[in-house]
Amino acid sequence: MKDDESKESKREIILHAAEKMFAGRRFDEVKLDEIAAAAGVGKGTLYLYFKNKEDLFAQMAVEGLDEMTERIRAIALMKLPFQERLFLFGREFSAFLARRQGVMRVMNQVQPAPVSKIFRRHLGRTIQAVHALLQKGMDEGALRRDFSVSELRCVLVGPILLKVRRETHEGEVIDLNALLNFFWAGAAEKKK
Amino acid sequence: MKDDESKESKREIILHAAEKMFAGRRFDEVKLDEIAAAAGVGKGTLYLYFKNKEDLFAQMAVEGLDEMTERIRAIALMKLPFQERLFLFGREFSAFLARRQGVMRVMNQVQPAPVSKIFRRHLGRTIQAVHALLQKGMDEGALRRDFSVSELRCVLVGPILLKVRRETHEGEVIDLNALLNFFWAGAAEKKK
Amino acid sequence: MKDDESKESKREIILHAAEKMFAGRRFDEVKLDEIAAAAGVGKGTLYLYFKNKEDLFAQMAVEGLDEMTERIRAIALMKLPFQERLFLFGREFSAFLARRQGVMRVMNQVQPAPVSKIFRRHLGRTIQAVHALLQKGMDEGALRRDFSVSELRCVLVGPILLKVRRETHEGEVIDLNALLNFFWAGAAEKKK
Amino acid sequence: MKDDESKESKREIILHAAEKMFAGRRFDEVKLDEIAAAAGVGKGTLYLYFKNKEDLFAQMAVEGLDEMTERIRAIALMKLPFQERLFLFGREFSAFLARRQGVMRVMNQVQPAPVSKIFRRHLGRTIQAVHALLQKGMDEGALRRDFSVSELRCVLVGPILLKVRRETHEGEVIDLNALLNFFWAGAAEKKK
DNA sequence: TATGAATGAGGCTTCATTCAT
DNA sequence: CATGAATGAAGCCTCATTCAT
Repeated sequence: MKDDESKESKREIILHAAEKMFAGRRFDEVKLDEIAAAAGVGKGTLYLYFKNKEDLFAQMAVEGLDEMTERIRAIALMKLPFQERLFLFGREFSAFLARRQGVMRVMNQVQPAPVSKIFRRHLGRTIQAVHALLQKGMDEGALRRDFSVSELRCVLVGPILLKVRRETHEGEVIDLNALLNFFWAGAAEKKK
Repeated sequence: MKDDESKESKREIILHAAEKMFAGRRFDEVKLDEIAAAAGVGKGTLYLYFKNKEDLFAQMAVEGLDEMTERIRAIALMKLPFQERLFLFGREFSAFLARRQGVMRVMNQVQPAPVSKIFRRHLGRTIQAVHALLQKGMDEGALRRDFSVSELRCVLVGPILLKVRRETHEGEVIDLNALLNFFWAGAAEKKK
Repeated sequence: MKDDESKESKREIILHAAEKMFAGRRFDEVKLDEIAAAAGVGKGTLYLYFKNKEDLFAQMAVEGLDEMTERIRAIALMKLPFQERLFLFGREFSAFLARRQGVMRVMNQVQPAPVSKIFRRHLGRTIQAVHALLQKGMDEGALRRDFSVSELRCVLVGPILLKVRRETHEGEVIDLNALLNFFWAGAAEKKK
Repeated sequence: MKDDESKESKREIILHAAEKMFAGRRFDEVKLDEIAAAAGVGKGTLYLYFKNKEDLFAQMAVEGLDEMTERIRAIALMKLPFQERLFLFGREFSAFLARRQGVMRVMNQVQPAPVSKIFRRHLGRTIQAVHALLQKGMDEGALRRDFSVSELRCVLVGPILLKVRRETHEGEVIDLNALLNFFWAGAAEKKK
């Protein structure tokens, strides 16, 4: 806690500044000058922490994604009824996306080759974690087995992604619980 | 019908070439040289039909969207049981997105200000058409009234978008009918 | 007199249109599109009458210059007192420059190599004609011999050029007769 | 004083390089590449000092003009007989024009709108200074009052401009003193 | 470690010129 | 003769990247 930057490392300061700049704008629209200015550092400093613009973009995108992945895995292992774990996931995932628009951005932008390599691997892990969560629900007898896990994942995550996008871009507010309830009503194994 | 381009206007040839080039790559990764070459025209010719690169991008994005909007409206008015209209919409919408990756691209990429103006208006109309379709289903007593139309739209369209993206980018195949059935099971008004 | 263009050949129509466009603007600021439009002909037509833009520019510049040269020569040979011939020259030269701004333009602009070849030769002839006029005045005993003809030419033509430029660009009006009287007072051989 | 550029700022180095390149050639004939090469800097560096090509052109034109204006004003105030001040002005003005061909260039070329704004204002000041000099001569009783100051200015400056142009473009040498003597003989107030 | 002045590769864009009609 | 759609060479300008300090 040497200066006013509290605990945040310079690397993270830059990433957060970049995330703000990239939100709502294309890769080519954001200049490194802007990012440096927003982060309050010199332009050259960016190159002390990142190989180049693509790398900065990729790391920003990945930033937090791993954290989310861990969180999903933790939720899956919790000692709670499956429905509660599912709703917890829904709330945290939605909040994560809303908070980290930069990640959304990259999820939505097409990945250029080199960025893609890094980002896809990390995103793949996140998807895998969701997959595992749903698989667990199935194994526990909480979810219907006549849908594939991929289908359930699609039906669960798709609406959440769309909701966040609508809220971010258009300001339309959509009730998360309604979406989760809809999913649960259709996906839960009927108790006999 | 001089050559193999049959009836297609030069403008459309360019747009289709552009769509192919923009698929899977960022705006700044695609060079006008490539587009011109792909369309089989000179670089300068692009400027006879489009103001600049942004404009070409925007028009490509809008291209076909209006057509889809009209199609949705037509489907809504068909003399078919609502479920059939719904499934027809699902199939056509999914096919449309898969076919016109360029539009998907722009739906996903963040729109720079000037492009956005144009694109949002057109996209808004498409969304409105889906909205109207669902509203009609509700009015006809085919859809449950305890979800808002916005929520239903989210739950219907979200999974389709995700499915197409997964298939396009990752090659994962997801069964469209499963998604539609899931939606219908949860959204259909229960006959007493 | 076939149509409404009276007698003027298409070539002259183009040259006059070009002169209007080049007045007050740099060579690179004037587009052939504009000239064609102003002349009411197609762009391709320009190339039926001129080799290229430089050539059109050069011919426009020369246009009328030869005519002026002939006029000066004629004035020199007139059976009038020298002073009257001198003042006549002054009035016609001034009027010519004011009327044909395009020529002024090129007189003032730096001549690019190929244009220069043509233009300098013609301008040289005009200057030569003025030179001959003054030489004649000297030979006739009307002009002082203690100034060189080049000096007298400078003192006569310089003020006229400046006058026209000021009037064209700044709207300042300067009395031509004052300039001519000044010259005559200083250059006329004193009668003993 | 690291290298041979002594004290000259990079901005001035560029302006002087530009002046050499623009001398005798049209605006569109000079490429920024050349100017950069001539100045010994990278192409991009030009844009650190000038907004664009037009701006560089304009600043080059104005460069030195202000200095000349100040010099004229200083000459006007000198404690010398008016004739000496006048001849001093003539010599310095002539030398200035010969030295700074770039300025001549722009004085002669027609100014495109944005350049013109800047240049005309500065040129106007120079003209005003000459005007003031002559006005002073009149007030001091050194110059005849039966010519307007504008007329005298025309008769004094016109020949100098033409002389410099002839010398620069055609290599014809004209005696400055002859021109100044001619002016003085015609413009000086006769002592009774 | 931090900077930002300098760079130059490369893209978008313009526009003189051509040529099929 | 006349046209104007098509072209592509070429230039201005941007901006990611470097490096001397």
